[in-house]
Amino acid sequence: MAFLAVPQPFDFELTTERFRVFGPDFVTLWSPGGLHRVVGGREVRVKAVPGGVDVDPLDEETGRVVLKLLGGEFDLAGFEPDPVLAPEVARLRGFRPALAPEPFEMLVGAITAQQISVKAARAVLNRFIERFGVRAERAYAFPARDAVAVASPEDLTTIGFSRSKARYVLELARSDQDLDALSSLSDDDVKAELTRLPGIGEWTADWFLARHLARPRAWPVGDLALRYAVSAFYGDGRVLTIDETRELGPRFEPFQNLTAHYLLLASRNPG
DNA sequence: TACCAGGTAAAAA
DNA sequence: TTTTTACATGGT
Repeated sequence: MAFLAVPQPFDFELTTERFRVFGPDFVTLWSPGGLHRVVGGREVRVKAVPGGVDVDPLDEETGRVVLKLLGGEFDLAGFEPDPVLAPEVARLRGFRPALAPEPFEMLVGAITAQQISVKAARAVLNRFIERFGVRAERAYAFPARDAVAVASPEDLTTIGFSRSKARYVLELARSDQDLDALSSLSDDDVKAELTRLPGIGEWTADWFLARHLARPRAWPVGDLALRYAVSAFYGDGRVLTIDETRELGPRFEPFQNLTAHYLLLASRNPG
C-alpha cells in the first residue's frame, strides 16, 4: 500500500468510467474497491485517495503503468478548451483519458471494436483474454504477442472474431513490426507504419495515437461516436460527415485528443 | 424481430 | 476512381 501522486486536476471516477460503462474489462477490472490490473505478472489494486491513488503493491514499473493507465501524461492544467466545450470541461473537471498501456493490447482491442458496438466488442475481447491471457487473482494479463502468434484462425473465430479480424490479429502478432519503437515516430509516420498492416486503417491508427501514445493532436475522425458527439456540439442538426469532422480539427489545435475525449464523455454523460 | 453499432478490405460499378 | 458489399456479435 503506497501513495502515487497523479497530476492535478484528477478525478478517479471519471477517468475510470470507460472500465465500467461498456461492461467489465478483464484486463483492467473495476470493482467497488478499486481497479485491478496485472503488472509484471503480479496483480495490482488501484484506488482513489486525495491527490492521487493508492497502489498495492507499488514499484517503479507499476507506477509507470498506472500513471499511463490513468492518463497522467496529459497536460490537463494547460488545456484551453474551445468555448463551446469549456462548460463541459468544467463540469467534468479532472477527467483524464484512460490510456492502453501496451501497444499490442491497444491494437487488438481496436481491431476487435471495428464496426461493432463497444459492448459487443468487449464480450468478444474478454473471451480472447480468457483464452490466451494469464489470470493472476481477479484480473488477467493481456495475452502476450507470442502466445497469440501460435494460435489458429479457428481459435479466434470460435471466440467470435470474424474471419477477417482473426487474420488481422494473427498477422499483427506474427508481424516483425516493433510496436514499442513507434513511440519515437511522428504522428504521420506512426499512421503510415501501422496502416501497412492488414486490418489497420485510419480509424485504428488514430485511436492508437490518441489512447496509447497520448498524442495531443490525434483526432479520430472516422469514429462514428465521435462524429455524433461533434455533431451534437458543433453541427446543424444532422450528423457531420467524416470530411466535415476532419475540417473542424484545426479549431481545437493543439488539443484535438483531449477535445475528442471530453466530447465523447460529455455525450455519454449529459449534464 | 429487426436493426444498428467507436471499420476495413475487396468486389463491383 | 468511386461506390457497394460482406463481415460477426450483443444490446435494444
